[in-house]
Amino acid sequence: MQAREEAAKSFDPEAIAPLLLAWYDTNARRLPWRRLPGEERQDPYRVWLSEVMLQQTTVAAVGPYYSKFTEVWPTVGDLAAADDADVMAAWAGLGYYARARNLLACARAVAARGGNFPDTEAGLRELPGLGEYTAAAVAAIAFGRRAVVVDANVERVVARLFAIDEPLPAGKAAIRFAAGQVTPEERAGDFAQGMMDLGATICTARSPRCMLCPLREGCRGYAQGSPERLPVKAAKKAKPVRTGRVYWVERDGKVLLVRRPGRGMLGGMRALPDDGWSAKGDGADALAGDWRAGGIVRHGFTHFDLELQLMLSVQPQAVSLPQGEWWPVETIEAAGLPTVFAKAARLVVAGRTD
DNA sequence: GAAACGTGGGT
DNA sequence: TACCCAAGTTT
Repeated sequence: MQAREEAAKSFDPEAIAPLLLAWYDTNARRLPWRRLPGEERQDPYRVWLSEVMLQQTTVAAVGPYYSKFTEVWPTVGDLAAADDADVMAAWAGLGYYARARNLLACARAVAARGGNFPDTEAGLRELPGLGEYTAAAVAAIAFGRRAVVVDANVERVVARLFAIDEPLPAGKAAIRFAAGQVTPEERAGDFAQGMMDLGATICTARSPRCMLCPLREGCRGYAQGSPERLPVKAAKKAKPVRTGRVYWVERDGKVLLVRRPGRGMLGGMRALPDDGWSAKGDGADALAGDWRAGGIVRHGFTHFDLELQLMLSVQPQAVSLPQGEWWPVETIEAAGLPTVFAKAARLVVAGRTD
């Protein structure tokens, strides 16, 4: 496009990688899943695990989950042999639960081929849960392959560097092309991680710290002024508010938990029984029985906000109940409930001690 | 291409 | 408070 051609004239794309790598060598964040200085290469299992956890998720949120997973399942074979329920429970709270389902499917696929991950981008791309980004990232970081790694950080840095102002997501093609022009043949993994660190610490979304940026001199967005306006994004739709009921049925110190269907919202997770609320509509399938109100649980999902009426059983023996498991209330925090249900459980428990 | 799919933190 | 955002993938 026009902007790209103009940008190409303003500086040599091949000059970017050396500057970025030199910056990375002294400014890299120390993260648990990164190889330490001096180490040859990181374990592909750990690179893959961290990359899946980091999809749409902050570094701070991933930390404790990464520690737990690597402690309990040190190898991909260990993870492949785990019970589904244990893995889903360990993922609870991290969100986007399809990632956990795909994580297990991927671990088992890798175990079935001898425990070794494919060492090419194309081979990795075939595995469950590895899309364009993750396949490129693992190929580059774990196997030293030259791959064009484009995440939201790289998109932002490159959009500014080349002053690409075509709104996302349509503008992704131009950004990817430009990213390919600045990606080096050697050290593509370090380059990718350096670009992500730059995006996370210097070239941030709101208030970029351009005075600290190693790429400032060649940055067309900086030269134009207002680099923070890039990348341009399409307007977002308003979120609807949905309502429903969530049920707390307790007998002898144990509460009834169900297992949600394998696909869709919170798929495969333990949960409290509910009345069938979804992104599409309010709950309509009320559980028969005598109930009393236990308060309101509010929770925001990506594409809708939810208001749940907490229903407490008055005569639990008389309620017609769905199939499930009776879980000790004392250890409810260890059940691996998604946050919306964990909130409901905390509301019940807090109501007793206050 | 658009929609579905979680959550916690920053401003 | 309300909105934006984060190492995206799947359908």
